[in-house]
Amino acid sequence: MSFDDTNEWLTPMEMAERCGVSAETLRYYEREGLLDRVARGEGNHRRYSADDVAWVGVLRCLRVTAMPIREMKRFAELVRLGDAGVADRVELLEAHRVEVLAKRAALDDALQMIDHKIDVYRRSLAGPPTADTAGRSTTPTLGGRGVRSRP
Amino acid sequence: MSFDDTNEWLTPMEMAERCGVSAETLRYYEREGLLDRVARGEGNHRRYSADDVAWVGVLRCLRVTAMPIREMKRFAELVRLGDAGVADRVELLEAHRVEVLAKRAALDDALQMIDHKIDVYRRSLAGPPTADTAGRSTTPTLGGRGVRSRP
DNA sequence: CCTTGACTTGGAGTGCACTCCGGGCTGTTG
DNA sequence: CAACAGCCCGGAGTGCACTCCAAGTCAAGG
Repeated sequence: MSFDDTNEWLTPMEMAERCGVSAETLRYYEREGLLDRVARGEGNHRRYSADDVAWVGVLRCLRVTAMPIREMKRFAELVRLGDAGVADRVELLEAHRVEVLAKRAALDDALQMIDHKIDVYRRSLAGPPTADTAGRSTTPTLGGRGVRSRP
Repeated sequence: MSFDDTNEWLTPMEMAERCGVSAETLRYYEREGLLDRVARGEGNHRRYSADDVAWVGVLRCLRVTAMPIREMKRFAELVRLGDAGVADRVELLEAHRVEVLAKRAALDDALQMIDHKIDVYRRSLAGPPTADTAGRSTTPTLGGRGVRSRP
């Protein structure tokens, strides 16, 4: 290890590892204008800066919260505008925030149902082959119709 | 309203509305084997039962938590097996649960960063054109390289 | 009887976010 | 010098989850 292990510049592979995305994806982001043209070193090879790492970190936050690339592109454009774009950035992020909160709420609801199902299944495993439970399904079945009038 | 507003059977459109998915998607799920063949009424038209509604509710819980269709198919098969499939269902759901929890954690992390960014932007809007902040960018820029050695 | 509208079918098409490909270049190693 | 690793590029391909389409069927209404 060198005396300074925070290398000044990262190769595509290093960058990919550091950011948790493939080098291909980094190129794709650059093509799409999510990153400005990345600096180049010997033989026209990309060299990523610490700022690039930080910015890709932001991009990943937006992606992981399911922001579409199209909207990330718009965000990147607003960042390029500098201070002039701040108001719109707030607007964009707050709109996104609302969606993320909704998504999380839906996720939590679903998770609760899943937990409930696990619990029910567990119980049915704990004591199933007794006289009064044997042969009964423990799920709503996938479309089984109860006793009801003909369609 | 009739004395019993829980209609016995639902048409595709009613079912779609009730479940929050398109009728096309319901057909797609049926094709994929996520639903058993749905009952038919006059003119071979589908008639969905209350059990179908419940089961599609389960499917939506799995989808909303990003379970791939392939795995939902497997879950449906395990449900078809009846009690014989319960142990595997528990296993499948618990594995999925772990992933959902991880996803939620990642989501919360990202959300925190987004909240932070909103906050920073807000501050820069509150008092920007003062002598000591004017002209400065409030973001890491999208790839701006600081003062550092050449690549 | 004719139209309307909700449905049926298999198959094709869409949009998204990557992901891979083939051909070429360059700097390093044996 | 030859082989190799790592990267360059534009463009094509992939997988997923729907979504749409054209042609046909059926029951009710005017």
